[in-house]
Amino acid sequence: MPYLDNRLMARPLYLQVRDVLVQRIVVGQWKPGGTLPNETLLAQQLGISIGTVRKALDLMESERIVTRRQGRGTFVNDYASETLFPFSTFHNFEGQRISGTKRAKSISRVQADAEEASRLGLQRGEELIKVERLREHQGRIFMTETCLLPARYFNRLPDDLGPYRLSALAQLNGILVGPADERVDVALATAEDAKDLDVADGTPLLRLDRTIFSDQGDRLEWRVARCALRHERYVVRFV
Amino acid sequence: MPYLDNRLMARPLYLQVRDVLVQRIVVGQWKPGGTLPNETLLAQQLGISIGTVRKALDLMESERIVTRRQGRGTFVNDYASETLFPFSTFHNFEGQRISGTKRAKSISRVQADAEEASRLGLQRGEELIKVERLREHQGRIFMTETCLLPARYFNRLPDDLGPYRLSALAQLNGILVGPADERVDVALATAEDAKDLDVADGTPLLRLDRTIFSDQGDRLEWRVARCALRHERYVVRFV
DNA sequence: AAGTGGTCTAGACCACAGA
DNA sequence: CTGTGGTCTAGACCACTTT
Repeated sequence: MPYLDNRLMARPLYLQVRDVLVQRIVVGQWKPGGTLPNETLLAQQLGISIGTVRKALDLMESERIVTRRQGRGTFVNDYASETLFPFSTFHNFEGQRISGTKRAKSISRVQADAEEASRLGLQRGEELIKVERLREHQGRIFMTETCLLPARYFNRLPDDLGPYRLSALAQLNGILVGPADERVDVALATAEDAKDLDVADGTPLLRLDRTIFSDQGDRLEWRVARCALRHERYVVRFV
Repeated sequence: MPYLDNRLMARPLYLQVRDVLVQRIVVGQWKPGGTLPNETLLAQQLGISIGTVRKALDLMESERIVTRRQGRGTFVNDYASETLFPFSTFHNFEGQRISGTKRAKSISRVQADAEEASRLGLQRGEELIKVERLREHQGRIFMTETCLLPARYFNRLPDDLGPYRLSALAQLNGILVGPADERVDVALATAEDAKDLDVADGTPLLRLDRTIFSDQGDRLEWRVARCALRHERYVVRFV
């Protein structure tokens, strides 16, 4: 039995099963958008009960790794497609979530300074990918953002990094995106912000300072965004 | 069988069980902080399998209605105690959630104007309880808030409404708090804000415009807060 | 009709907490 | 030692989707 440890005191079986299945997705055995084998087959292959497989799959669905549909099957979520909005908080006035279209202003590689290293949990001087970009909605730019990603995690890059989504980029590199936290406060527009966002210099903007973690707890991205909300709303939903 | 409908095509049994158990909590058969009967007993009393009871209780735990502890029992969450922070987004710089201490500035009863009625889904002129209060942390006031509650839902009021928490107030009135949403943007300090928060007139503040719903979808509270963050951070956590 | 995930059952055994 | 929730099993049957 190469995978599972059924001894007493071991980590619960369904968690081990979850890890095995996630690993198979990460290495590409089951691809984004594709289907997993059905529950009965998985249970037979793993030599365990179907109820335990279900518990692992339920967990994976709650982690937004797969989607299960009665009568159809269990599908690997595809974060490159536009249907999933993992960390989007922007809504239009009708209450629908929006992502906006992203456009790169600059893409470069830099060495982490003290603050950047600290925020990303790296050594000073480590290589970072720096993406500055603008986000627009209904034809107007409402947000500027500066994204920093540790280069070590992202060896495979898409042709155009500008509009890319972190969750898709992670999926491309066999990384599972975990939680994120975002600090929200007010900042005054710099001259550059003012130009990009078409507001007066010194206008108070909503500043979003976000860190995204992997499922292992590694910090994958530090992003600072500044927003001049026009047709958009920043909405937090508590459940 | 007064409670459960076991026919084909019926609503799933575990959801019916959830509703029955929630109802018993709401009417006070099991009180906040108290324990529910154990799983085996519940299953016997309801004439169903223990697995179905577990599924209902798992759901209720994810809804933050009960807390389950291995070896001890299943407990009704007590929202009047200070251990639960249902909708708190404020953190100190060490990353711990804080609630701050609340102090009432004024408590009154008003008739809903057009906007208030619209935001709370009521008829214009309906009676509202209006609470204006201040929140402080580390000895400094960092937030002013104006809360509006439809009087119809809150017949029972505690002695001192000022520092009360909505979730506790709802529990007192047999209402189950559901989701909430909060719009975040920037507003400039009015003269009154400036005085309360000890900032200059016109200082840009973080404005939090929150609506809290019941589990039935009724709107229980509309609150608008203005924050001058000093030792506090507004943090949104995505999971 | 065949195949999928969803519900429900009945029971065994384990880990944890408290008397 | 007893009682609690947590895990795991084996199987039946249901509802939904596609062939």
